[in-house]
Amino acid sequence: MELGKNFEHKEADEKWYKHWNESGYFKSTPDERPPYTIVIPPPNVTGVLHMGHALNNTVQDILIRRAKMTGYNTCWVPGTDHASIATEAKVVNMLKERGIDKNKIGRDEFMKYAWEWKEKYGGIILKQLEKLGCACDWDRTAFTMDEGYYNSVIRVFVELYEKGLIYRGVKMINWDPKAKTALSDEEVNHKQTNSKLYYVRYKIDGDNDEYITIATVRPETILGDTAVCVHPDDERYAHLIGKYCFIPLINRRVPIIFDEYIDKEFGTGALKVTPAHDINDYNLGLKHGLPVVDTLNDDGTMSEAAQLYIGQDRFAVRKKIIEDLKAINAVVKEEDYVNQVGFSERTDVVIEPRLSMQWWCNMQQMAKPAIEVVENGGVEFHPAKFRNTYRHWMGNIKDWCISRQLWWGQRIPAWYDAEGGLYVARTSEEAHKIYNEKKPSLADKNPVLRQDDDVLDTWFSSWLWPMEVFDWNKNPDNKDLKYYYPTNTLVTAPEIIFFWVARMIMAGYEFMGEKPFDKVYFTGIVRDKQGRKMSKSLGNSPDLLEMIADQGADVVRFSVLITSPAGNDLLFDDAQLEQGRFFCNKLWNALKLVKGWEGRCVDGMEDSNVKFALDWMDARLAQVSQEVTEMIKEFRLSEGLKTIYSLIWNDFCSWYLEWVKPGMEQPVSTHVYSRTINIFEQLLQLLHPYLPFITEEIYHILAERQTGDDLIVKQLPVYNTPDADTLKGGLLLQDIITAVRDTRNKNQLKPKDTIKLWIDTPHHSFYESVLDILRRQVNADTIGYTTEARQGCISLVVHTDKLYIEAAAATIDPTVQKAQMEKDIIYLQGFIVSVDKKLTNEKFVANAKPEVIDNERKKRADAVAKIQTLEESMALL
RNA sequence: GGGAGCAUAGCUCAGCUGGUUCAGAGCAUCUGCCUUACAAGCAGAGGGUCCGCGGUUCGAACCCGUGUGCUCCCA
Repeated sequence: MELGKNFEHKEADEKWYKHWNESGYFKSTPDERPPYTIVIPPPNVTGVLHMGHALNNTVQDILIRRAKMTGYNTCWVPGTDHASIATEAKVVNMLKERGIDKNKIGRDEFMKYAWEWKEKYGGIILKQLEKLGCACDWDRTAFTMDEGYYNSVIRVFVELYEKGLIYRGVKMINWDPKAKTALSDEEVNHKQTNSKLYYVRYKIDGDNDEYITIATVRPETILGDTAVCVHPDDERYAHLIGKYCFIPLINRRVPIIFDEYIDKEFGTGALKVTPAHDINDYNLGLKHGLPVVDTLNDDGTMSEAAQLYIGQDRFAVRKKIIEDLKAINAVVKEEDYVNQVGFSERTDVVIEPRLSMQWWCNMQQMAKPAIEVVENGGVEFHPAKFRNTYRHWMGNIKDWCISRQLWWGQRIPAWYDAEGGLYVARTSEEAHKIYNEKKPSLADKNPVLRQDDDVLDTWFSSWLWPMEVFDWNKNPDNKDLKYYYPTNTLVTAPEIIFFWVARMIMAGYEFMGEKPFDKVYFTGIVRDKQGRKMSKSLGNSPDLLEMIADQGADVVRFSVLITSPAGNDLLFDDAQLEQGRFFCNKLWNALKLVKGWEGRCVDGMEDSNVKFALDWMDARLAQVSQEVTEMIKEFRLSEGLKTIYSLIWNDFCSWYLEWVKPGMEQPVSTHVYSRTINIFEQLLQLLHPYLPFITEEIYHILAERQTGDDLIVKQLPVYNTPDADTLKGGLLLQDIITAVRDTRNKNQLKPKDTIKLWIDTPHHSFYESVLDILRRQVNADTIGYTTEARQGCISLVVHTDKLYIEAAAATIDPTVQKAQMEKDIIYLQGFIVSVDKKLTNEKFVANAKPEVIDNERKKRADAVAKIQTLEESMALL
């Protein structure tokens, strides 16, 4: 077969993905093997694949493929999330472009458009995961708004309501005036913002012209003030007990109240109290029985209750009211002020704290087993540092605001009668039934029950993901759920530890009585090379699909992983693509070399001259394979890749292949050839989870394969403990080769100049086994042994063996050699001093472990021997 | 304000239970090579106050304290 100059990723990517998929390798059904299960963190239906997904899904794919090759029945469940608020915003926009107003078409019509939108765009991101090579079981693709899933969410709501954990109530919530919905605390981002602090004076109700001055960054809320509060110990205001003051512009008469909550040092020590628009003010209001004046409409404009600026936006009013206050001389001063302002996670508008009737979920009970299981390691967090974050949040968990004033999502299963009665049930019929039982006298009158207009927070559905993708609600005893749940590993971003991870654990215990997964691996955040988080708004994220099309999925996977130490952020730079591309090229060239031997094989050919190379490579494979197993177990995937990379590039290509390589046009023994193919296959197996496409391609080029003999399902061999002497011999051989080459370089010997090499050593049998390899590697025409110094040669010492290079072309400079040897001796003498310090120290000998002491003695003996050898060589110069 | 983390080669980072796998990798740099699969390569080399200070220890990049600088999370 004629091999191309390069690996052609375009054809290979497509060919192998199709082959794996059609061969059913991605599918999973319960069997006698142990399961290895991952549920995908469902991407948003509005989403496009970005670098974060590339990292996250590559990690999952590596874990799945590795498990596939080590005896597990692997199941990776893909799917998408309906993303209530984000999707609704997209659909509203789409309608707006078509000139359609959401509120005019009504709920049912809107939902039709939303589903249409979801059908059109919802699958795109999953298709993109295929491009990356993800080995997902596509038959199990789930969606959080599917009928069955919808029902499970409704059931969970009703059950929690019946348990008293869900309730309806008026509280201060985070209001997003753009999306016109409440948000949970987790959906609010606090950002440092440059604001102005305005000092405004309120006239005291009394005969004289006295004022009290407050400080505020939100002067528009003055219209909602219902008190001014000062500290009871504040002497400046002590005389105001029992007095009232007037809110400027509207002249509302409000009391001056006293409370220890006030910080005397802040501003003027006098606080305006706006119970409708600040959580602390609200609590103060409750305590002191203050009225609540809600001055905002749901779109962020001023309401009727504000009396002024009605219908104008809060930020426009902030400017205007200051002008108007200045006009009446009520503004004392203004200063620059840096404060934290809440922004909506989704729409990025400034959040308004607002009193609102919402549905709440009490989390405290549910948190208990979830805290416990992470504490005792029943659910492992990797990296473990996230346990602290988790513990802290869970320990202070607040009630969760679960209702959203949106249409796209699971509609809250609560119905109201004309009298304001509330009925929570799975269906309208059931709600009517409850009504009839409660109000039998009214049952005959065909009462109209109106369903709650709001939907549930998206996370109120996705917290059921690990169980509901296996059809928990409808069929709780099904064999899939029993087999795959709890799942093995969740791979996700640290930023959703509260949104999702914590809540999944709680839901798992609440509804299944069992944790949802054994391990959580938090990946890092993908940043650009300046360290900025990659985001759409910054425009610093490369186009991933274009990159895959351009470079191939393997190269992209390589580059996001190679730079991604376990759980740390990674700085992504296009330049890293090069390393991956070069590596694929290296693999391809190794393939070309080995395949080139196929036609030159000779049976029964003498090959004892390279036996050492074969044994050594086997030992290295066994050694590195065990290292990689440990690394993957500990989620050190990046290190695993580096280790395999180095095994292939250095050990296999740079050493092994050079050691067994036949001369030009020379034959190769069939045995060496087949062992080499076998070694190559094992390397491909190790690498496959990282670079699935090129490895599968090369595996099939290396040899004819029967149907079903594919790398993706080929089980990794179990390795014996590698032979320590062989490994040590390999290192010695490499050191000798490197030392000779270095000496050649330093003596201006050209690569083509041949040498004669003389070795003074007691280790003849080792040298015999590597003689031919050594000869070719240092371009020696002969190698001989000697027991004395060779005159006119360049001498060098490797470990404790003396080597002499005889070269016609060399310009030998004994002083250079002597200087080098002297340097080595001085270093070694210093080394011995440091070792002696330890060995003559009684406390060291008494306290250190015996193997440490033995090791020190050995270090010393080696150094002494080496000095002796060096001195002998030097004496002869 | 509360919490977590980071600081090691020019750059990005490994370094696990304190002790030759302890000062490492990749990239970058320098030298020599169009050598038979690979110049997208090969063969070599140089490069470090392990952030500062103090402590524990026979022994510290590693443990403790402290200072400085940076990052993130929560309120």
